Amino acid sequence: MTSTKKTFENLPDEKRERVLAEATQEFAEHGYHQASINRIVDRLGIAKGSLFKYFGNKQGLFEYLFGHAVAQFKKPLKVIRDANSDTDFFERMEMSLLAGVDFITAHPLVYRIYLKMLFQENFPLRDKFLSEIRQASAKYLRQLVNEAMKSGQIRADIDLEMAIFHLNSVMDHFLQACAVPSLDGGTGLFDADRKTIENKAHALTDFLRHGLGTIS
Amino acid sequence: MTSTKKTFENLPDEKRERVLAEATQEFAEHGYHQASINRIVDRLGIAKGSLFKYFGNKQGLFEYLFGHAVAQFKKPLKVIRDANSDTDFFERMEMSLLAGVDFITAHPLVYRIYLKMLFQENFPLRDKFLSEIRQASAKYLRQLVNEAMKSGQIRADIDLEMAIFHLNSVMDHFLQACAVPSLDGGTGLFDADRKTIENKAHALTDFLRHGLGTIS
Amino acid sequence: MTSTKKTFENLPDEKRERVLAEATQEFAEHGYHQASINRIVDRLGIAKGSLFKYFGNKQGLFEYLFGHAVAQFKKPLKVIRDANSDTDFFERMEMSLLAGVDFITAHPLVYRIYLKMLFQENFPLRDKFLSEIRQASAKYLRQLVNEAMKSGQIRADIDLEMAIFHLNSVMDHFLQACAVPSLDGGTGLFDADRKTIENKAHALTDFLRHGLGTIS
Amino acid sequence: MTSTKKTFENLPDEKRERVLAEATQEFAEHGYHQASINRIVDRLGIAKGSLFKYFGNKQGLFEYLFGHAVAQFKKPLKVIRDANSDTDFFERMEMSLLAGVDFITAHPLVYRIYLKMLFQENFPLRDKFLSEIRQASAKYLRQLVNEAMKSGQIRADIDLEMAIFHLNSVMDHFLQACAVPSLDGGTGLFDADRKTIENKAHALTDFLRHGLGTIS
DNA sequence: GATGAATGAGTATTCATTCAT
DNA sequence: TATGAATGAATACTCATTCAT
Repeated sequence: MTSTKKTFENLPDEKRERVLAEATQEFAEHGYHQASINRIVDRLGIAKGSLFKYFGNKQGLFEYLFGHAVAQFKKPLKVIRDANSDTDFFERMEMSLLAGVDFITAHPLVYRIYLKMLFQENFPLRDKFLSEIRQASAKYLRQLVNEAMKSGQIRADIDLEMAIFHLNSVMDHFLQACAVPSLDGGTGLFDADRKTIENKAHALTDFLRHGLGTIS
Repeated sequence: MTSTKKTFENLPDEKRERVLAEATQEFAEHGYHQASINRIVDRLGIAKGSLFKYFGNKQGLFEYLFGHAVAQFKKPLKVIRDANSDTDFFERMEMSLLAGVDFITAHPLVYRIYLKMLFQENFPLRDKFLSEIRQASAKYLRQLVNEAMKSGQIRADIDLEMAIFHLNSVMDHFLQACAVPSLDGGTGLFDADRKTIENKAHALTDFLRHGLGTIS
Repeated sequence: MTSTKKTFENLPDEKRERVLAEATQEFAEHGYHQASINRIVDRLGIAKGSLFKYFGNKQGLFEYLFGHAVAQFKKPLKVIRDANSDTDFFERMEMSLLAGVDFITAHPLVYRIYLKMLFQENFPLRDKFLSEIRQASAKYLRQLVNEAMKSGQIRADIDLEMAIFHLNSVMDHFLQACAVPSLDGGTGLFDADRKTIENKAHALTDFLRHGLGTIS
Repeated sequence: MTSTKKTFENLPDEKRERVLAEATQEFAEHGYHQASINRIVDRLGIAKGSLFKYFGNKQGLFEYLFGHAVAQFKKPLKVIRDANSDTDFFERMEMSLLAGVDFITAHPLVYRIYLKMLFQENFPLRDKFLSEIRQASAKYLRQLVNEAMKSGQIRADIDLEMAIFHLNSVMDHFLQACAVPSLDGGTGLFDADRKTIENKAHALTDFLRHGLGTIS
């Protein structure tokens, strides 16, 4: 009774990583349904049967692969959240933006998969993964905003939920503009170098500070 | 002259609409590539050849269908934009949000297709349609913000591009939250009644007024 | 009881000719089975039903069209054959070659159809048409060779059937080399101007004279 | 590595040959475009997917099949060409004719495919294969004629290119007459037994000897 | 544990032909 | 007489999955 993934995890590191890399590439390019197991094994040069031994089926492969990516995504959030809480809230927002940029720069393919998943309702495990990600993001933002309100860095008359909704919107769009050519809407974020992106992130944070902050 | 769309446009209204409705449904549910011409004609109870007579091919069908929807989407924007320009800017933003809500309420399937198209790079005609939509939106928002700045309704120190980026982000997320269950992130917008949505739109507009407006 | 082609023959000349021209083009380009009635009517801008009214079905159209062409092909043969019989045999061969060249220059599409038909066993009416053509050719050549032998222009020791076979082979190849690029085998006959072709025809005839003739 | 032909070549001999035989039959009967993969797999009793696994696509199947045949065709040419060069030229022509007859007797279906390809311009790989075949033939004939001229077996006043064109014409027609019923034009070569064909080949060679040879 | 041959329902698209208007 | 909408079987090709070796 060899449980599905056991065989895969016993593989030599190098092979294991090649398999995941190739599969991630395929899902990033084609989404779930258009991704082709045939193409994956052809490029890998391994037998089709092997992949099915490792992961049971297409969905098993995707779940393994994307689950790992989500786990990796959550780590940096925690770091910033746990940083000294009297750091300036808007600086932390800026750090968050850049942490997001770092993630999608390091894992552009994973981010592409995530974006496809957003509105592709029949992506398998979509609900599970999306709610996991959103929960992490919301929990993170809520804590930040909370602390900032307590320490008087955000105007008291601001509605908490609205602020979170707002920040979420802005962060999402910022990252999408960095990653998807047709979505940067003239902001010039796509394909920009790190320095340019840092400047934009700073400008955006400043803008938020004016809108939400207590400084006049 | 058996040229593609002519045949379709000669059809009795009722049939023409059934065809479009069924096809829109299919694309909304499955996106472009997973949409199945077979399923469409089966549900319609017409011959496969007929559909190809009407639209030439799958892409022709999609183009016809989505092109019409985009045209319909642009109309209300123009109306609001051309409204008396000394109407309060934030009121107009609120109207815009609600116009958007009206559109996605009237054409939820089209909006689902649009959302899928956003990150599905190989959606055919994606670039054409997206740029058309974005152009219409940006032109619209830019004019509104411009007028609001001139008439002193928006703080003079606000960066124009940032403001547009911002408003765009917020409007998009608001509409998405209205339309996609897993994206409303606790705002309770999905499946809410019109009244609730109006309240939320009002609250959001108020929030924007505090951030961007000149009133203190 | 409107017999098939009656309707067609009542059409105005111009239209009738356009129909035949367009159909000939299609058959020449694609052979019989790959020829598409759809494409023909689309290019003509007439209703599909009309074509079927005129000719009953695809085969009827082809039969009508190619039958006419064959009739036209036979005419010049007769002229040369009936020319004064004491004309030099080899000169008459040369005239025949050039008459053939004239025909395929005037009706290149018909010749292309004929060539396709040669080895496409399931070309409809193939046997009927081919035997008609071959019979005309053979009858023609046999008479020429016969007269030439009687008048002592061809060596007496030549076998009649062999000579006919021979001349047929050579004439066929010559015309094919004029009409089909990849078959001219370096002779440069394809796309050559009339003058060049006349020279080649003359050279070939001379060659035949040496092989078959009585002059030393 | 699931790369196309590998799978096929690993098949048991018997099956491999059945597949090729059935496919060759189909192409011989219907040409390329009218040949049906469906029919082939139905007759073979194998899954459609299998055939595509073996050859990638229809063209791949055809290329494999016809490419092999062309290779086999070239072999006997070489043997005769390399035979002792002071063998009588006209005897070698006779041997060539019979070698050709042997080939089309052994591979009648391949020869039928070849004939169809001749005038079917959109036969895939037509140019590649035809030029390969023509090159082999021309090279072969040129060498033979050359040697025959040097050793004085052919009259010196004969034009080399004309002679080759001539011999090519005659050989082609001879083989066609052996293989295609409607093309034997009363020579009775089609379906004749080997003995009859040998006699005809001998007669034809004799005829050529009279036309081209130096003996009186 | 790995292989890779086999499967067959699935895909979009084309076609000649019919027939009510 | 002309039209052109409807048909449905045909086409080449892809796919995730199974299983004997």
